[in-house]
Amino acid sequence: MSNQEVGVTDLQGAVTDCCPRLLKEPLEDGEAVELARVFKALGDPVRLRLLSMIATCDGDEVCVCDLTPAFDLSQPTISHHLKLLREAGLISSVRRGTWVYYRLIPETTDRLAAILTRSLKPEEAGS
Amino acid sequence: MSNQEVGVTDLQGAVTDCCPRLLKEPLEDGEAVELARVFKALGDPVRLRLLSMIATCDGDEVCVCDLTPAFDLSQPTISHHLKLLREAGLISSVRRGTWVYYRLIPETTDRLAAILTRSLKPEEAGS
DNA sequence: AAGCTGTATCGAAGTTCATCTATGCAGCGT
DNA sequence: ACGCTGCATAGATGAACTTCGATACAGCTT
Repeated sequence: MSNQEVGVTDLQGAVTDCCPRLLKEPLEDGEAVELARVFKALGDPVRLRLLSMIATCDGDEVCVCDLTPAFDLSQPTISHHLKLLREAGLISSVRRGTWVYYRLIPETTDRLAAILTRSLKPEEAGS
Repeated sequence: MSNQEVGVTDLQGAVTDCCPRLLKEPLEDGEAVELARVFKALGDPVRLRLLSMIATCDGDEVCVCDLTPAFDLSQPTISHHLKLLREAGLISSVRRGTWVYYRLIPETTDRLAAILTRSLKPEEAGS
């Protein structure tokens, strides 16, 4: 439960650290900056739909050429959003011949889910 | 510029809907817009730290007067960030006398966690 | 080699955002 | 009633973001 492709960024630090915080102990400044970058990547409707399409496609790869026509946006714009998702560590890309395929990095969404999950901590029940 | 008064917000629609999507089926446009607003609220280091402080305090309420001094920002700026978190449905506020207290709305973070959780789909066993 | 197609990068334009100071409002104490 | 303190709102400013068209790059195909 430790190693994974870190790909383009380092910001998975805050996400992959031993234990999720946020709802358990006060986030430190550095952690907050890293985490915010991931959430910011999710903070756009286009990117959310892209991520959703990538996560839910048949097989676990999608060709950019299948993503782009689903939006009313230019190809460079889609490319830009994919780049942000990639830099956030949410997806990875592979070029195969002419086409580029994107796939979800489930470890990252798993970490986010964990961070947002409040484990009913005993201390809380106490006092 | 004019529709700021959403009350505490309606965007829980996408979050509270019957079943989380995102990683399970392609997000529709409207859902993506609502969800993005919540993630966007989390996409700032100051707001993440605020949320974390609110979520992890003793008791489950924090006075604004305890939050503000923790940052190197003006009081109006903190107030603004708290407002965004509130409009995203992540926290709620109560005025008691002179002071205003904020508390986490755990249902919202729960929904986000669920949305980011992939139910191990059968196809996955194969790969 | 030359041309074609798919994708990424560049630079510009308009919009949104984070932050500040100044100000308003609410409740408390004298 | 008056002033003080805590918090919110208003307006301004500079930075960041989204989007575009133009262009560069990569890999086929002929």
